[in-house]
Amino acid sequence: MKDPDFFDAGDLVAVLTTQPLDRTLDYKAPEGGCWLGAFVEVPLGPRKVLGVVWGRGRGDWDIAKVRPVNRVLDVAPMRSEMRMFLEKAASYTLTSMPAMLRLATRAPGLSDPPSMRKIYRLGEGAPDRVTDARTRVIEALREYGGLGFTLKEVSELAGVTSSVVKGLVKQGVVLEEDTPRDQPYRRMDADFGPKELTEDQAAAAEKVSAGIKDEVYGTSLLRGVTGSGKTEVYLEAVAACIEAGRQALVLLPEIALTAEFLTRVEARFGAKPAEWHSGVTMTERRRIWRMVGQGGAQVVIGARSALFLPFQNLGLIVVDEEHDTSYKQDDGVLYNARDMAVLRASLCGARVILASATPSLESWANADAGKYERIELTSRFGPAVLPDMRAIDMRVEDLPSAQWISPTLQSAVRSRLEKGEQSLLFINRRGYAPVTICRACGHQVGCDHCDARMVEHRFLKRLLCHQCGESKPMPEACPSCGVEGKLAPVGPGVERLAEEAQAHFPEARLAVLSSDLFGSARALKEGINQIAEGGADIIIGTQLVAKGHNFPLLTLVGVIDADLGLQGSDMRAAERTFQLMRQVAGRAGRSERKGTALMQTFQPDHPVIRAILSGDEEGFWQAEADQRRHAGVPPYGRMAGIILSSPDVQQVFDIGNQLARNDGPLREIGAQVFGPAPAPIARVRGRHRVRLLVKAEKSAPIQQALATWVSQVKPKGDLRLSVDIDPQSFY
DNA sequence: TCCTATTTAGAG
DNA sequence: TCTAAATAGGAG
Repeated sequence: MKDPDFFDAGDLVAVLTTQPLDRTLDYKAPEGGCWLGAFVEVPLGPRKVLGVVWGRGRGDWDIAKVRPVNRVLDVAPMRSEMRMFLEKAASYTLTSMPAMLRLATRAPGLSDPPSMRKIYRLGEGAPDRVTDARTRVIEALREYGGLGFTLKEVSELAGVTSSVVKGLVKQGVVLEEDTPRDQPYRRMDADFGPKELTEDQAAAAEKVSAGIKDEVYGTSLLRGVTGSGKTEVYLEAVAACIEAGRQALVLLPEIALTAEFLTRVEARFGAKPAEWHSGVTMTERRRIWRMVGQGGAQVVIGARSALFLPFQNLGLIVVDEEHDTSYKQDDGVLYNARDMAVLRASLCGARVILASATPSLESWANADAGKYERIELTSRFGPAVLPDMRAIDMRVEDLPSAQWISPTLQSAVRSRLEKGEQSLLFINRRGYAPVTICRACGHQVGCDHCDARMVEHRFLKRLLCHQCGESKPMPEACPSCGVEGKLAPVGPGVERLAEEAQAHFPEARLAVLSSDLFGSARALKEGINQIAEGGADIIIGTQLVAKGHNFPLLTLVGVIDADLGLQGSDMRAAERTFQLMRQVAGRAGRSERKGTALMQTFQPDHPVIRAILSGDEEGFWQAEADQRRHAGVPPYGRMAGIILSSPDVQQVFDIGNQLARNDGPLREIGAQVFGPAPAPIARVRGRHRVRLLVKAEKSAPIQQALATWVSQVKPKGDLRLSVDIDPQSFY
């Protein structure tokens, strides 16, 4: 019987290309035929483009005009579950298929044949003349050369020039062989360096590993306070995956942290896993993509885009710090990696572990509803206990203006200094001061391309726009009124806080941890290690410190402004403050010494602050959930944001109003439209942005309605329209 | 009327 | 997305 997945030469096939068309195009299968899912190069107009054989040809095009597929590329075909994943993800996020395909093919050199290189190994026979150099080459190859070396490696090892090796090749003493440049990753051993687990951890590990062998989908929400050993637990699931011969993917929110994590994985499994994020080289990217597709990579550690790698037998996806907002962002496509992980796993019978000390309300609700299995890690690993948490009521503190470290916090820091322990002062604002104001005219210095304020960075002696990255030298005179010497900083940033701390404690060694102060991930890691080993007495840090570093000497955390983010109408503000404060507090006393966390707040009675201090997480989530259920917002209702952007203000508002008026398709499903309103930052990089919000019931078929609604307007000129399903923040 | 800049349609 | 063809605009 004929294989329905194979097309003979000349058969019509539908090809999905990476070009933004809304349909597949018909081509004739090439000489030798092709498979469903095959990666192909097809002619499109005057060009050659990348595509995937998506199915049988549609046959709706003049057969005489159908062109043949140029060639089938030498990479593993796309599996049907991957095609289904792309289709479902596309219809969920309202993204075009070509855009999804581009996400799935983001590796260089896919259309090139696998690149080869020459390797050298020992052959038969003896050289005609035996020289010293020749003997060294033969010895080197005999001793270490089992797998073969490159020319450079052999000659360096033997201490000879490459011509000596070439001479031996000519005589057949050394063999020259072609081998693919992209080599498989070193095998990982599930039993290499097992960790001693507590009873609690072992039980959790067993639960999260269930089903991996049997290819059964399931999602677990793994909750554990800082230091409870979440990582050890999910590495056991990775071990189970390796054992079962399946592939594992671990998603991390912060690229800067992967280096530390990689060493941990290597210690556990005896080999480094593949590493995928925007910082890896092109060569490495190509190797990972190909190896993941051929099963030559067992474990991948990566950023969200690793979800679109061509895994052949994916058994586990771990989403570490699943509440982290960086999982939802645009790679051009707006998707939430946490949700897409669940989708992908459900299609290929894999297990998902969502790990967090402070889960997102969405995940909490899913676990509450029984969709996710809930696993709690309560006991902390080792002798450390949760820090003692207290609020500092800023209404009664005596603090001069332009200072932010209260007397109470100062004396707490002083007592750590005396005992030789570390303190951390946390403030979630980069730079010196968030606002620069002119004392003569009141002008606030803003970015020329965005409606955001420029932030002074004193280390750099520049003003930076945190929105678009634009920077300019710190001006002498006010850009508005021209008066000199009247520009003044307003409000605190890490740099300014460091200045204040240094004034209070001139003898203390200070370290500032902010993402913009380290040139590279490596420099950052080095800096962190130094601090952890006692290289500083006081650490001043931004959000960066909340993410998983371990400072054994740290016993005091002072949160400068616990109110940041509590006010404002962003529905997730409370949730985010709660998560951030819990995580920062978790830094204190991770080893034997008991830690203290002090939070400066003007609202010590605010429910969120009280929930943090009392440690009543369950109570906090319940209250948050009730509030959102009542308001009909996610996760108990559905929302979508539409962002229109264009250099022309008038145009964005016109189209926005036009959409708001013609809301028929939305009303049909009982959805409401709000807006248009200027987006949170109304101008970015010279483009004006307006936003519409759509709110619907949980069960409403929102994607379909949105698609018909949005298709009523045709974006002309430079106007761009993007639909954001489940937006993270809205006003 | 011709040349160039800008918009728009089409790709198999 | 990229290209080529269509069209609008501007100068001579």
